[in-house]
Amino acid sequence: MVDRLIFHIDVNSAFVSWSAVEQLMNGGPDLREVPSIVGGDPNSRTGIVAAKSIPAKKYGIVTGEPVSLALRKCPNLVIAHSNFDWYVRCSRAFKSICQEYTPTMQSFSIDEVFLDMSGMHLIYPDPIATAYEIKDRIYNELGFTVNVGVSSNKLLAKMASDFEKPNKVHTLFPEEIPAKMWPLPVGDLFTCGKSSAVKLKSLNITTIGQLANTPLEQLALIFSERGAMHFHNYANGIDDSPVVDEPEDAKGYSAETTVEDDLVELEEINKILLAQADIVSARMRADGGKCGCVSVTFRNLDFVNKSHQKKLSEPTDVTDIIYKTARQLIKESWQGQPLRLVGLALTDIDRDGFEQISLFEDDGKEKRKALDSTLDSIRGRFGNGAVQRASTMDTSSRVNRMHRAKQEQNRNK
DNA sequence: CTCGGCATCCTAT
DNA sequence: CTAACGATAGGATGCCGAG
Repeated sequence: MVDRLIFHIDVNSAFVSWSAVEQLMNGGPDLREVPSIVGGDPNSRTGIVAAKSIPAKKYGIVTGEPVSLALRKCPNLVIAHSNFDWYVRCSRAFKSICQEYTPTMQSFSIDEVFLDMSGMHLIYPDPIATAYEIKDRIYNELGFTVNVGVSSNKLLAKMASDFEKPNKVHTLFPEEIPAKMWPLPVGDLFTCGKSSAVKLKSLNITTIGQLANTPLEQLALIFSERGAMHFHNYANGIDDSPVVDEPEDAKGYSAETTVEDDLVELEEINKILLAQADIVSARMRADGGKCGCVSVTFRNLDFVNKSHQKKLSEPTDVTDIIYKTARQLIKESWQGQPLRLVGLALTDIDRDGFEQISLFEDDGKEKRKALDSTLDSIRGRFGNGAVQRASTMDTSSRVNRMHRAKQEQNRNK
């Protein structure tokens, strides 16, 4: 196979950058120049850091930590209010510019895309110059910066875009791997999270280079055969996965809710399950799906999760069947321990043929899916209350009302 | 023994 | 003095029981 040319483009501190642009338009200060974050659910004091400015990073503030902890690290921290509609518009505008350069673009999240630039050399003879052009156009037209990673596969391009920030183009071609990637800590390797890093430590492997040069048989001592192969390939920059330009059908739909007041009554849990069944089944129906399996998840006060699932005799998209199944599942598995979280998931998704046909008839389908993944990625960072589709507005506000009622109870204690 | 079902774990944004 | 911790999705893994 001929060498590919892949770009990975990543908006620097996306939510902070986008809020900064918004505030600058209103004559405000530039959030990017001061220690700042965009943080969690504005209605809750217990939010988490969803994005941080580069100055905030210097205080040791990390994405995903509680806002209260970030404030302790930096008392001057500016906490920006989030504007999700604005973020979606920024994301669309960003992707629209990227899409001009190739038909093969994969939206990887709200602020990341992969571009397959293979075979475009007649149009763009100088890939690096093109990368700079995209980056600068985004800045000039939209007012925020991106990093561009350039390589011959998605993994290396993604690793490259994570190098020095902001507003940079980096290459990481295979011959550059020893110099640019191997000195990095293993935890910097995409898909090597905390747990894998700890395992690798037991073999005295702390850098990507050490991982790359460890024999497979040795990795198989701590990983499955598959896992050993995966990490061996990644550390050596091997990745054949294609840039997929069509959003894929969802493989599952889920909702989970963390409550302020511990759940101790089955009736309270069931109320939440009903709201979740409503929301999640509506989303599935909107995609023309039916689920063959329902599962409930719950988390106790020690953060220990349990789940219980059931296959249905036939796939369904009926809220009531899903809710009744969820009730049964929680009844079978919950033994009365106080809970801080309850969730509902629908899996084994069956698509009806209609949706497939409509691929050719309904021009709006892909657009709707693209919007869905954008909305989902916002939910991903901010949680359920962050965005609401019109179709789920009723049930969502019901949950919110319950939530507020509980907070009220707390205050009155 | 193999396969599918199930619960749990891990990783990412 | 200590504390704090969201939502969603996808995939991997290991166990167990049925055939």
